[in-house]
Amino acid sequence: MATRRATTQSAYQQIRRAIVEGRYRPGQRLVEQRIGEEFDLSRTPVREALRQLEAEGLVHSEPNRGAVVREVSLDEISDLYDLRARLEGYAAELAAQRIGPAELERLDAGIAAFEHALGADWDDELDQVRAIDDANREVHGAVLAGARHDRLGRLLERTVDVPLVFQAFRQFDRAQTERSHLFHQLIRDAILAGDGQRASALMFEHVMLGRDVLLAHLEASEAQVDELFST
Amino acid sequence: MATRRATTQSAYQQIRRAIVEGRYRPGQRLVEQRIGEEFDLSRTPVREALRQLEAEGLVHSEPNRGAVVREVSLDEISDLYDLRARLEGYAAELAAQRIGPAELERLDAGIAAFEHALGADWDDELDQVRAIDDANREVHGAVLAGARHDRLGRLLERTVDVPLVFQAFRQFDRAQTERSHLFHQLIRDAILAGDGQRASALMFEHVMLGRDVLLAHLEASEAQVDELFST
DNA sequence: CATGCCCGAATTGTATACATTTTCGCTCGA
DNA sequence: TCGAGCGAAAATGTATACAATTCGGGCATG
Repeated sequence: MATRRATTQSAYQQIRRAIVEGRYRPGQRLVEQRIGEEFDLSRTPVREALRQLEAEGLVHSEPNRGAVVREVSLDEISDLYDLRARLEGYAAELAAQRIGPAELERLDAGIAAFEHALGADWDDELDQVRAIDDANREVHGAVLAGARHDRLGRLLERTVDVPLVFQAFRQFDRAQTERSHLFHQLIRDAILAGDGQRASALMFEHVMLGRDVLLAHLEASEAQVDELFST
Repeated sequence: MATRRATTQSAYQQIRRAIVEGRYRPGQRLVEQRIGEEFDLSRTPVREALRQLEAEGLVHSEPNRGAVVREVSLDEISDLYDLRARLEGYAAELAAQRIGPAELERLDAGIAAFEHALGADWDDELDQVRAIDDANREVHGAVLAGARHDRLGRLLERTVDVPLVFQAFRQFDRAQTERSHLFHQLIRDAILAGDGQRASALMFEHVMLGRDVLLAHLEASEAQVDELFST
């Protein structure tokens, strides 16, 4: 990732994390000046970071009225996961044909990290969720890299990758997380075997299972979306 | 589309058009100051426009080294069309289930405009290409709107929609353009009939046919990509 | 003559000042 | 009491000034 000069990049990462982890809630206004003071920056880099986040769809902004954290409805979540399932399925299919040793190694490392995060004894549960989320990102990132399709990779990393994944892991119980781990391994094996069909189908299913869990939680609690963030 | 205040938006549109139509060639540096003078703006809106274009993938930029028009290899073009075919196929599938009367009307209007652009007698061939490109955009945009999937729409409109489509129409002969027109109508009928399967397959094929024509031209002339732009 | 270093011009990154627009409370009048 | 209109405060949009970085050319040196 093109690390711009430190300030813009730091603004970007901090704002992003705050949104993804739910500290900035959906609908909340993001005032440039205020955020700048919070991170001790001028408005310029904050502004640029907000524009980046807008391009990624995490933030919505209107002409002279500034940026707000984007709100997502249940239907949109459902649609979004459908889309992710297709795109990542396609990525897995390509990876089965194109992956190289470096990306395979990264994939295995991600899987190992996931297992480690799952097993270790954590003081702070939020830290565990972060570790699992990071490892998960690494696994999916490795598949994307293996697909060797620049544009697809950027779409998935920077546009479809919403806060939802992180929030989803909060909702996952242990069994569900272990099931994710299993799917990661199956996907790895299919890719290693060069079987694009199976890799694609497994990835599709893997994402859709995540969708089901998340939606079930949301519907069961009759929650508005931002209910998710109130934990 | 969120029209920001005039200057940024105008910088964005002018730079974009210059890239899409090939006046700014792949690999060319885009110096903020110079462009600002060209359009009589300060660097600020130019800078913002460039960042937007970077997010869309039309421009590539590195940390302290500025922006250049992105270069695209033959393989990437092929991959890109594959991706577009899948995404637009999916959009057509959704549209068959979700489209409403307003979008259908827009679709028909786009098809009519395409036919008109194809038939009229043009002084300037470039104007005809522009008219055809606009009508084509309208048709595909209507399908996207009918899919009622915000994120998908934005991906296709703002991220995968590269200069290639415009360049492709330059390469099309009359028969190929008429074939596109035919497919537009078939897709419309399938959507109207609510047949997602067929709509999806037709759209997939439609995009892939465009890919084939473009790639055939490129390979036949043993061209580098920017050969396209030298006309 | 080749090579490496240093300096300066060009360009990007960041901060700040100014202009324009929006927001929101308040007064005034029906 | 309620609503329209006004105006000040706040926030965004744009311009400009300043800092840091990159890149290339010239000069010294081996």
